[in-house]
Amino acid sequence: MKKQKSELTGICRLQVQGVKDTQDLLSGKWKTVIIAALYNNGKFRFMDLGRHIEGIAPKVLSKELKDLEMNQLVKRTVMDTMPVTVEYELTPHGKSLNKVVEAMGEWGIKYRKSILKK
Amino acid sequence: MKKQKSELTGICRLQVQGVKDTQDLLSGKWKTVIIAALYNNGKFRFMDLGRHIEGIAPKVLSKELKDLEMNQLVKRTVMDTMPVTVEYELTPHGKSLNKVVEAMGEWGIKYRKSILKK
DNA sequence: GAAACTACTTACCAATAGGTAACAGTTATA
DNA sequence: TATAACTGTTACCTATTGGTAAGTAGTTTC
Repeated sequence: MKKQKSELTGICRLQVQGVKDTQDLLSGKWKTVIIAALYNNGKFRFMDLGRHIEGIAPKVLSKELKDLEMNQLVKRTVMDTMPVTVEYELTPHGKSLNKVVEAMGEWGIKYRKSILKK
Repeated sequence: MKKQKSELTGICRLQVQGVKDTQDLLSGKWKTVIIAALYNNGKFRFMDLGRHIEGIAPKVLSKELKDLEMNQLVKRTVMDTMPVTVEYELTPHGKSLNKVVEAMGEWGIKYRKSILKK
């Protein structure tokens, strides 16, 4: 599409850009769900997280966690236990997504209720 | 992954499920951005929306708008003008995503600032 | 010594998302 | 008359996403 004048104010553009940035970081089917699970639980080991999020394959979980770690939203800690366990938790940066998680969670719950009514 | 006991409370599960539901409805690269643009602007004609959202192709915009319309988040109105123009706007249901849009926008703005500092 | 649990990885495959470019049908404008 | 603007559609292609199934490697339990 050709560029042309836009009547939007700078503040609006900023918010739209913000949404886009957030969206890009949380791309894919699972990242927000993983973050929500960690947000609720604090910590999770790999397998527990995988069991908690129904339908996710280890390969996918592993890849998503790596992405989130790369963007410093999730911290990975290898525990000094036998056998080795690994803990995943949100970084402060990841925790700062609380409003996003809460808003999405709340909206989804209401949405589901409104569907069931019909 | 095999199912096993989960120690999470029902409320947590509910929130995670809510996030998942919302995520599924807003899947893809563009839906949240489109909603944010409509949320800020109120109404948009097809081309204006396409021009406002940098990088989106008409085909993709068309498809995303249809998806959103199908889920009753966006309303499409053909105007009685010559040549025909079409207006897109959020439905009340779409507007109820305000907290999600605001949280994502705000977080993205902060995120961008924190990147620039480094 | 075999099975099971930990945390993944690897190979393979299919569906989808998303992009480009061109075109269609209508109407107004120069 | 031809050009441009409106709202899309169509054909085509590629990269990514996400899924299955199996395997790897270390440790512990039966």
